[in-house]
Amino acid sequence: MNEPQALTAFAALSQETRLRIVRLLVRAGPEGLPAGAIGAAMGGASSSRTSFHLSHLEQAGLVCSRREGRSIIYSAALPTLSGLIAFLMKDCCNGHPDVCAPAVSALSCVCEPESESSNTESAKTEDTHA
Amino acid sequence: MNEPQALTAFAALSQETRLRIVRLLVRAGPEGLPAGAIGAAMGGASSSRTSFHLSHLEQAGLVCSRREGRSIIYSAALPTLSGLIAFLMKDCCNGHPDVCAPAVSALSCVCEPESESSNTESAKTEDTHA
DNA sequence: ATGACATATCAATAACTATTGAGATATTGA
DNA sequence: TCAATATCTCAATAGTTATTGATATGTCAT
Repeated sequence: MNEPQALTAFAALSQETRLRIVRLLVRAGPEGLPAGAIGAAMGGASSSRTSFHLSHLEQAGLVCSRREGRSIIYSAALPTLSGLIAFLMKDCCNGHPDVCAPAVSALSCVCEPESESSNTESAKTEDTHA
Repeated sequence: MNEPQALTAFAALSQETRLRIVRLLVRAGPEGLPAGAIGAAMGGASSSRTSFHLSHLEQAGLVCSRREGRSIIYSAALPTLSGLIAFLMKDCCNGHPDVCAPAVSALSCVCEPESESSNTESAKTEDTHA
């Protein structure tokens, strides 16, 4: 992730419909959703509007698309999202981990909706997907 | 963090000068930097331009300011940054941690430029700063 | 109080972005 | 091939945002 990529990504996320689409796809998981379903979830947005925002998100590298029959399926690009975050927070303490550790540890909640054991080692660190 | 706050924050981060300011302040740590130094670091931006972007960032909750003599010192608001990230990535797996664990674990690098022990428990979880 | 310094505010202009509606492209089944 | 479905592209318009230069506010030392 470099600066122009990050700027494009943040611009993409700064629009209500697009932010909702990304969050919808993050929750939808790797299987993704067809464009039509996404537009329907956005309060029945027109096809041109949905397409405009989806292609904006794809150009920003925040979502991936694949054709499946007559539908085009979109899914969240998690590596871009984590790359974006890393770009923003890199060197947040510059040698003083105690300064930003609380901020960083607050992020571990994103993958555990309602867990009780706060063990961050709950998964093997294998890159099993894109 | 709610949706309007996130939209404002992402909009703030989608502008080159503002993104650079935030990253500069993230690296500068809690002590922060005076507005003049920030403008100078932005290639000698005019005071009105620097002020415009700084107040934009402050309204978005991404930076904090305090007066110190005749200078106004700005610093990064780490809790807002982590809140923003959590908002974006919340429920990224929706019950399947193995899906997003690689993405989440990629974020632990932000606080450890070149450490060898990957122990995330290296600090007491006390909120000792803003 | 005065002059110097640091930063914020204001008004005008220029540049960018989202929405709409019409039409084009691609896929499937009869 | 034809009709139906799903999505994309295009052009025009309206709304938003950044920059500039001038001016105002607040702070400090003399």
